[in-house]
Amino acid sequence: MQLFWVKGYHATSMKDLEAVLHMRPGSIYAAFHSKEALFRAALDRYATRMAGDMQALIDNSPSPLAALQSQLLSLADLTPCDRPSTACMLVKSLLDVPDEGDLRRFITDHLDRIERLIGGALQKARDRGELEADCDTGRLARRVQTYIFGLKVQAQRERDPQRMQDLCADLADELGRIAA
Amino acid sequence: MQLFWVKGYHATSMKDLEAVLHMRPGSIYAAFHSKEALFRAALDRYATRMAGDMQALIDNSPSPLAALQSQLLSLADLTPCDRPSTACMLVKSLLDVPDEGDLRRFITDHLDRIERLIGGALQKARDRGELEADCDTGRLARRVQTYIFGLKVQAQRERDPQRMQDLCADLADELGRIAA
DNA sequence: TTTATTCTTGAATGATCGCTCAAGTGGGTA
DNA sequence: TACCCACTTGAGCGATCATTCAAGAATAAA
Repeated sequence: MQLFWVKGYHATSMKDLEAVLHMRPGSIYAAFHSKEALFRAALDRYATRMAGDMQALIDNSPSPLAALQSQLLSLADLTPCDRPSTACMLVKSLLDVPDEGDLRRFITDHLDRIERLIGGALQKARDRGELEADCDTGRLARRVQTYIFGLKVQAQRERDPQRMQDLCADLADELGRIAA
Repeated sequence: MQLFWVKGYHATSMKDLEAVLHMRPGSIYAAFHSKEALFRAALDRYATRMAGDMQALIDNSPSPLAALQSQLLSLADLTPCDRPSTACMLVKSLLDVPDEGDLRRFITDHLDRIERLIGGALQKARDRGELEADCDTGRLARRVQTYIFGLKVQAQRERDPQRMQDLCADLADELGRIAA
């Protein structure tokens, strides 16, 4: 997963995978059907973990809106040290994969799931009175996800931690301003 | 350029390039030094055009801020018909290229240039009184560029034109709200 | 027309790609 | 010990990768 995450699908060779998996080609093809299927499994693991983490953050926070805000703020310290890549594997793969095909649908399905997850949190926030009653939570969810996409791309190039923190703070504040 | 734009660096083969360029390998390697150099030339053309278009939009608009807003709104109709890809070639390449190396620096330099371009427009807007006098235009520029990044990723997966328009409108409005 | 020069050609290069499969290995059962 | 079965091995498959270069075509100068 980490190898695909860092190098991307096309740039990762079976030889690379053999090295990190400590497996010979035969075993890999016995366990997984093909390189693409292995990639799919890696993507699935990534997306499931990511969605799980986000869900946990929302569930454990007293305020769903504050959870989303801290999610945005957490993108500030995507240092290349603790994570294999600062970029989102789903976004990276979305841009790397042909416009049509199973793999593309697989990726967009996962992104849709995360969008609904954000939307659920926003609904909860609306129910708690943190958002106005007539707020279109689905539409707002797409906006929040757009912020996350943008921030993760920025994280890939921004070298100044302070600037990154400021940027995340700006977007988190922005989300708070919608609530007020 | 269009081929690299659509398929990405790794997924584009010399054979593909030979076909669209109507050139045989020898001629390609005589004109350009290598596949990477050709890719770099394509990226350069893309970035220069993109920056030129944006600059023209800013210069031809009475209000620099309105120009940036219409830039955001224009991302709504990134239909796959008129453009080879809805994604930004620079962002796509940023995620596709290894973390270190000349190519990476080449890409980030272009992104920095566009960031400064946005920053320049915001300064002009501030001078015209469209923004508060104490507004940090550099910081705001990074925010606007983050919006653009996010929107271009969304454009890659969103199939519903209305949703895409709503999303762009939300972010354009948001930029207007900062001005007020 | 002859000569010099530049550009084009495409077969061929070695490397690497994703992938296969016959042979080998090791643990469990009788 | 003898047999079985699940799993692993790695040499090797054809295809394709980026790249090269000697030979030919085209163009310009003499």
